[in-house]
Amino acid sequence: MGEFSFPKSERLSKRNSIQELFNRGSSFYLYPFKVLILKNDEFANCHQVLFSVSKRNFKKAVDRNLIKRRMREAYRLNKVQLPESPKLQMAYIYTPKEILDFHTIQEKLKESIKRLHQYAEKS
RNA sequence: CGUGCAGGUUGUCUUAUCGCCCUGUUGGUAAACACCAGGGAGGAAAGUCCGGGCAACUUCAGGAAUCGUACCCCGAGAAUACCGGGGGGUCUGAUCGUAAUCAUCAGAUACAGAAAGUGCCACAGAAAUAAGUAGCCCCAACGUGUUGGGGUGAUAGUGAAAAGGCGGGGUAAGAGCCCACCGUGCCAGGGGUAACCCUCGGCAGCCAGGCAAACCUUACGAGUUGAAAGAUCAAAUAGGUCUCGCCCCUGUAACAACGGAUUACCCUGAUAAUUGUCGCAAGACAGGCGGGAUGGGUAGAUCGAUUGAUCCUUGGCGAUUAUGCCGGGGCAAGAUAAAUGGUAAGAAUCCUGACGGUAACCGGCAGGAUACAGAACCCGGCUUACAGACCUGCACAUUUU
Repeated sequence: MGEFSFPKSERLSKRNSIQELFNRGSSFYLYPFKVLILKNDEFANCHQVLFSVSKRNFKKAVDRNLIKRRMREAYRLNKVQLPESPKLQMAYIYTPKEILDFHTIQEKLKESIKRLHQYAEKS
């Protein structure tokens, strides 16, 4: 498996784990994202992530899809820099009301990964 | 040739690189995974405004209420929806021409009933669903131009609308009061599949505007919900239910009756004892132990779910047209916290700018733009959004003939 791949197992899709992440996860805000984090359970062998764009800010499905695709692509290309352990569950929530281009999204996501390192060291 | 409006068709392409979803082959016990091959958004996928399929619930039939639909024929269709073709009525405009219709062409049409009933209709006007304001005419009285009574819808005035129009007869003046013509309604005859149309046919003296997208009447139709529908899924544990066996070590419940105690009495409750429900026992009920069967919900997964109410493509034959019939080939997204993409470079088309040559125009350069919009069970229709290109029609302007 290539290091840039992004199979379904690395995505957060279980209803219960999403609920748990939103209820118990710690969070920080780094423009343009709000990030929720929670340690994955011990048996997990990879990080899991989900991306969210509010329907309130973007009424058209085309725009929401575009932003989610750019975020997913930026995560896919930079997830190598994530800490090895512990495995995390993350939610990236896109907050601004305008559509940002891919390169700014990528730079900001790299910054957020540094914050994730701090979180991993503390715990 | 330019600009604008309306309708229709179309809905940019290539390469590199890193990825995603589905299907298939191979490897792998199998899963995970790996390699290879193939496929992967729209004309509106949108709005969810109609109509279905499908599913669950309900379900004997009828009525009422509520909601919806409303000229005719044909085609298509599952359909009384919707769409298309043709036709009829009504209205509007243009053309020829006229006293005026008619005729031809174009456009619009939510086009059942206003003669079943109720209601509403500004302003003006005496009066608006019903009439005497002015005027005209007749009679009576006297003060001889006034008053009173009566007739009159022909004249004037008002209005969108004032008792069908016009001419003649008639009359005190008038009036379909009578007559001819025209109009209207009904009947008859004829034409047309029908809506409807025609008649130098008969009858009626005319029943009095508009609004039904006001109530209403007539005819026809409609159960409710919505794929978050709905169906299925192994093993184990606890508990429940059913059933079989054992234990009698434990208790006699429940119901009814009677007696006693307490209390002034009743109701109610408590305690103790006795008898009965079959009676000799067993059985019955409760409890305990063991075996068997059944087994709800949540989460998750699978199906529903992608081959259709002939969908796509292609050939032939038919119909004035809408479109039909026969044959060949094909299967072409199937996600589910939701794939179908991100990035970079280039091409194409269009716009803007200055520059070079120039009769129109051409050439390279720089910058910008490439819309609306993302399947969510499926299908038919409607509505709305839309850069640029192409086609058709209309309007305006310029040039040439």
